[in-house]
Amino acid sequence: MGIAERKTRHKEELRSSILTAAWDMVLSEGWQSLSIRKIADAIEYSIPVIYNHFENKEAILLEFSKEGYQLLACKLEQARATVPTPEEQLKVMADAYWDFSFEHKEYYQLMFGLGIPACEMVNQHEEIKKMTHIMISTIQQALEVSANPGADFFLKFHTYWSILHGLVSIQMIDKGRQPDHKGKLVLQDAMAGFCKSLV
Amino acid sequence: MGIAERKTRHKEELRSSILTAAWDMVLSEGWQSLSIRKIADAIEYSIPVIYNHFENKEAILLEFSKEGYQLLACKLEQARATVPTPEEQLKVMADAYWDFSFEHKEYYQLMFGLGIPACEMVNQHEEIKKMTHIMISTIQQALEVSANPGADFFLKFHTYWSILHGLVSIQMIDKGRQPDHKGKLVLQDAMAGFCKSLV
DNA sequence: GGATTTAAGTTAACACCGTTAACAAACATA
DNA sequence: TATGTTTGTTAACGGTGTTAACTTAAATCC
Repeated sequence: MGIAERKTRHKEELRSSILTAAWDMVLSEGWQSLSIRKIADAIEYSIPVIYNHFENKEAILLEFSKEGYQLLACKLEQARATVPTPEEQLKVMADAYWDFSFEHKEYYQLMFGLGIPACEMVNQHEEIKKMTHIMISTIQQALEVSANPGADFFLKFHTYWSILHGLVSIQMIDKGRQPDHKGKLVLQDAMAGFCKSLV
Repeated sequence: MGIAERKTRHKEELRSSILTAAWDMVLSEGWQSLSIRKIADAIEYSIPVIYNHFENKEAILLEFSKEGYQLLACKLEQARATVPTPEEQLKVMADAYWDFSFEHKEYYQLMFGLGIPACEMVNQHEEIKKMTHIMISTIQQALEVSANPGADFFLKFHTYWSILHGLVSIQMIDKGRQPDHKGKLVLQDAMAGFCKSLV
């Protein structure tokens, strides 16, 4: 009785073909021009089929948003694993955050672009909690090995993330698409300053 | 011969009524639901009239974006005028930036929301240059009175703005609409750290 | 194996959207 | 008063997200 299996497999294939078709369109034409109709056209099915897999267009965006947070969390963890001390980890994670933003600009826009619906429900993501947890725990470790075990590490995390996000965003707004070669130096400088303020 | 005057006056009234109608809609329903048709309905004219005053919808958004930068520049200058030293000025300007962002969230979303067309042409704005000039000149003065006259003040400005923008954005993404009461403390803490790094 | 129920997929429509060409009416000028 | 210009309208084009109603295909049951 492999019938049910075949059906669910087909359904999953259809779902993922929707996502890959949508992602291709985003990469080639940006978020603005992503449309249900074009997706339906690309996967060679009629429009309402898409609504069997996603409640609405926003749900598709939300799916990509989750993917983005997952990928970012992955990159951060990979970076952290390359160096032993929390302070060094904060630095390489900052580099990884920067690289992610410009290598996956489309994800970044969706995840952090104000006004795009996906950021409204960011607090319900499990994915974003996983990502922030990586930052938070590293900060916590950094504070524990320093002389400040009682410091509010959540506030420190907030600052850490904010500096990162601010540098990346302003770079994107200011310089457009291409990251300035000085940008990463500024980032590393700012990170060094932050780490100094931790101890 | 006040005929021409009456005409241009009427035209300006129409233009500003378009903008105020649009702004009312943005305040009550957000950027997403702003539409040319609703504006036309609100000002009780037919749709094409709007295209006599603005080339397209994007031009209207750009207009608001300019307004936003002008208002922000104004707030920054007002704040700067309240204290004498550049270091103090950087602090009160940071507070003003924070306050502006949450008091005029709609402006902020339009000005700095990634993916919204207005941020694409941000470099052509005269208004944004005026705003950044206020920050840059204050940083420059701060560096001149310190022992670092040769430091690259443009990079320092970049860091200053980035920290500000990052703290505000993460606050908006993280906490949603209402600014956390701890947020401003984090901001002031980060600003203190930045100022320390200047000297 | 044939009838019946269930799932999958399609057509066609609704209600919007930005934009523009073609036209009508009001008006200032000659 | 006739002419030309400005001002505003109607109506359409092509696009969007979404959904109700229908058809067709498949799986189950007797």
